[in-house]
Amino acid sequence: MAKTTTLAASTPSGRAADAPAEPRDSRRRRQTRNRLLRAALRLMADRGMEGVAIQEITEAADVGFGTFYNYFESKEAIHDALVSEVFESFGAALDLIAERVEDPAEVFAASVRYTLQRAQEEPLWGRFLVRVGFGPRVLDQGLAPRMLRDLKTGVAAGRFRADDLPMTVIAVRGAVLSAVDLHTKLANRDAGDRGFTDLVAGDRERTPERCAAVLLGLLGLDRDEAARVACRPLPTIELPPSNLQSVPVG
Amino acid sequence: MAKTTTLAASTPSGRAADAPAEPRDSRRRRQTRNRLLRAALRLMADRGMEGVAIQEITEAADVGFGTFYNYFESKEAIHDALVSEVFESFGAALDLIAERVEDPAEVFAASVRYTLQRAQEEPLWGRFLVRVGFGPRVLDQGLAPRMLRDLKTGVAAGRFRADDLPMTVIAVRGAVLSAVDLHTKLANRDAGDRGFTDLVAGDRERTPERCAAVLLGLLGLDRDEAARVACRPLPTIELPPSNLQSVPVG
DNA sequence: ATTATCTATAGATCTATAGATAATGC
DNA sequence: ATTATCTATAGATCTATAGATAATGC
Repeated sequence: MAKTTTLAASTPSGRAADAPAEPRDSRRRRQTRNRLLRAALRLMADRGMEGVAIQEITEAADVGFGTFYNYFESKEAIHDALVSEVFESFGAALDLIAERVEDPAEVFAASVRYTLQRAQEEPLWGRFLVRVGFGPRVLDQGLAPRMLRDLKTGVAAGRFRADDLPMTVIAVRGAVLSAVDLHTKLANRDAGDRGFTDLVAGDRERTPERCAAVLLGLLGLDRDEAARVACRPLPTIELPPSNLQSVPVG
Repeated sequence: MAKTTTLAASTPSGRAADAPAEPRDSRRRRQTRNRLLRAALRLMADRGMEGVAIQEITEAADVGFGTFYNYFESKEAIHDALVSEVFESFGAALDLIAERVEDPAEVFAASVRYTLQRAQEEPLWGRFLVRVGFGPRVLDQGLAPRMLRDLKTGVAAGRFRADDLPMTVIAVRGAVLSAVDLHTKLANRDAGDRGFTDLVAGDRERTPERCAAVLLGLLGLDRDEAARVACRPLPTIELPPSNLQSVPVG
């Protein structure tokens, strides 16, 4: 009986016309999930997974406590989901850069600069990245393989000189994380860590380019060339909106 | 009245003869504190400060629960104490190296190699170092200022070429932490992170020297010179025994 | 006598679930 | 009718302390 009514009433008029016709209900569901993810990011970026209670997350998300378990099995589960979201959108961005730009050295520089700029625009993203950057599995699943690939391309093209490629990747990974750490601390005007940060803060605006230039030097470019490549205009890349950013109104 | 008795009874006979005359009681006290510190290091290196319960620490230290509060006010307090111990002994080691070695490039290489070797010998020390390496205050209080000083020396001596010294320090700090992370993962034959780690594991024994060589390249030494300096024999340094190592028997 | 240690426990916090309520789709 | 959400709560865990016991120094 129920089946026949469903059949008769399907495809109402005003729906297929314009929007992708996402059922109102599932959109709501997705939004609640994103609220939880964003709240978790905000809290865990500062205090780490262990330092945050599920209760805090639901309160920050302004959602009933039990609702949490409609979306995630545990604190580990939501943390894993965060890691996935962060790495996926990050990886997608770097892939876009690699597509758009010809010169391998410029691809590398743009990737570094993109990372640092984004860390400045979204400090929570940056803090979280630093926090999980040395966690388990990141070497295989994260950005290291991608970077290894990009560096190989550069070496093959005669653009980079690197005697020890794997170790170079390790070094670059750490250097970038270290710069992200510094950058987010500068952005926050963080308590402590004056003295030193003030040294770098000379032209804080330039830290992405400065970092890129230093690392291009590591890859064998000479000083002037490195400085030049690090300042080329960045390609504009269009990312699909992240689940982790505030929802645009409208 | 109390004062006079103290004066009369001081300096008993059998004590000043041989040993440093540490009262048996205070030695015991020191040992208990070290047991707690070592247990905390073991647990917190893996799971971080928040992920460990005081109860676990006292159980691992084989000490009554309440005893904890005779030594530390809170979990934060024992964590802070750990950070101090780690940084102090680390800093002392690097200072010794800087004293013993003439060539600034060699000082730098030896410091990097020492760090990685120690991380391999004491994986807990290494994991903990990685964990706090991007924490608050480390830039001012930690090793960054020392490294900045060493690099300046090298630049002044014409041994290093670095256009952007602060950013170079940031990069080197991250690269070393990244290598320590890799190194401890290799040592543990950690779950996950194969694939990539296997790449580096080619000659895992050499990671300290390989890391030093790559970073000497970053500092402007040419390839052959870097490889040569990174392999010079290390100075032998004698450290005061750490509170964090297992107590030698006898 | 003094001091460190242990055991026991009160109170707080946190997780996971069950059952009630509200919102949506048909 | 179905599904998401909320409130309430039981049980587990954890912290901090109080009071009892053991060990040391004089």
